[in-house]
Amino acid sequence: MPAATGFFSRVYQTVRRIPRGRVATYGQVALLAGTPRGARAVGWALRALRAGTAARVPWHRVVGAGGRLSPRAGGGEAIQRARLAAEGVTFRRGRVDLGRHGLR
DNA sequence: CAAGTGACGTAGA
DNA sequence: GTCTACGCCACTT
Repeated sequence: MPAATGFFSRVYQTVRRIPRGRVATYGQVALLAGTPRGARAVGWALRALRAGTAARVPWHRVVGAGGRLSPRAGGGEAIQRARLAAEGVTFRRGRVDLGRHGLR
């Protein structure tokens, strides 16, 4: 099992402080985590969560650029969309309305 | 140490 | 607006 390095922990902490009903993009999380161009690395960290990490992180609040959901395996996209909708996040034609819920 | 992989981002067609 | 190509980072083998 991959040990959560400082980078991963940083990403988790960043995602965890995202308020309910609001979403952040991978690039935004990467920037706050300390890696402006590490959007991909952020996805790696969140992917590790689903693998078995016990850290409860609202990964569903992390979306791609423009509020787009990533087409990851398992069809979790629908789960993420449903969870966000349950928190009051509005969608527009499949994209999260970052203008209303984006971290800005 | 080098190569491969992946829940991304931006730019170009 | 959509798709494709390249670059970015970190982790695994």
